[in-house]
Amino acid sequence: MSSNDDLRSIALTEFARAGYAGTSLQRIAEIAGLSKSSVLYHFASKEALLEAAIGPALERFESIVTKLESSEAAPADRAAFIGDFVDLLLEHTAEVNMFINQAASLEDVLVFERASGLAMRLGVYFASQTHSALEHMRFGVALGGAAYVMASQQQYQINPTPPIAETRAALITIVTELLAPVPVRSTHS
Amino acid sequence: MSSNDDLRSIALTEFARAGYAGTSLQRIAEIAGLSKSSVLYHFASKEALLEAAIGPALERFESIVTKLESSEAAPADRAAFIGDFVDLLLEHTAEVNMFINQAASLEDVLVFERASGLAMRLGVYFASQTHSALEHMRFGVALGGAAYVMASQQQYQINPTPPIAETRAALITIVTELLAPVPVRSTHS
DNA sequence: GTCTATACTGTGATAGAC
DNA sequence: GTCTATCACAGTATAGAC
Repeated sequence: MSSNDDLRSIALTEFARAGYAGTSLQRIAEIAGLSKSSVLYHFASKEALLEAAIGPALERFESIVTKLESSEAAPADRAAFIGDFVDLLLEHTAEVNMFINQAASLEDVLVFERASGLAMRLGVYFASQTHSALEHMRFGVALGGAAYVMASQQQYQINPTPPIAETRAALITIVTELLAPVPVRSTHS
Repeated sequence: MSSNDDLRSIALTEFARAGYAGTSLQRIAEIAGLSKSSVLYHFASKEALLEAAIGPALERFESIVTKLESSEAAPADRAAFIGDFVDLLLEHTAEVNMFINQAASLEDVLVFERASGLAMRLGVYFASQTHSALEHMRFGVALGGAAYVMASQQQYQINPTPPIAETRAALITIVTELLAPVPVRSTHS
């Protein structure tokens, strides 16, 4: 069990850093101090390793989306979703990075189809909540932008890493502004 | 000259669609109706082909950033930048898609270092214009989010494609709201 | 300018010894 | 559970005929 978790962690880091296609089993094996064959003993294939690496984050994402879809669409529900979503971004930066940076090249990998499907369900939900193309675009910029910022921070290893509480507060403020039916942004600078 | 442009165009499309690492010279050659060797006659290497494919968009991006940096930082200058930036996104969707989706895996490719450097110059510029972490985050969400929305539209081949004028207007509105020192968003829904 | 043939390297994956 | 050895294949790139 311990080897499996080590490999999962190493694979996640490397896939996010150098890309799935750009990371060989050889490299993962070297970091783990194993041979390629031993890696393939624990995971039947490279794709199975990818699935194990990002699966947990996907399941959490799915539960957040499902919870939103089955809510009453009240303002409090939307606020809860924003908090959930931002926390997901903050706690799974590597997976977010992968989804932002490699969704295109991994579209035929089953586990990424699942991720894309969830993103589309989110888009469909927000589209059903509004009739304005401008509002719809706001949703895209808000969620995509927040995810992109987190991915960039992880990618360029910003040092010193900003306090996580501050990052969280700023993201929630901005996403809430963009998704709110009415403006909430303060007049003070 | 004609073959070069054909190959450039094919390479750009495929690199954006399946990823740089996921696109072989063989595939590009097949689409062009040539052999691998003939492709390598026109471009010395795969990386040279990538450079030729995204170079023009990069030069335009660089000129936009340079223009912003050397401006008076007046509101009109920022508005002009936003228009320039959104137009860049709209007219080079494939290149934007590549930068959003593959920046991580191509960080060691020289032409992508250039792109990342430009993005960082933009971040440095905006950081110099504000002292608030929240404002800085707004910049990231605005520019990253706008780029992400365009990349997604290109990636999933949204049909029917929204009218470009409408997309442009929506993006400019949203980015302007996020970057404006004072709120400009209307109270009407 | 395009081709075939080839060199060389690295890939994911399997077989079988220990 | 880990290893070495090997496989079949695809990758980029080069050489040389036409």
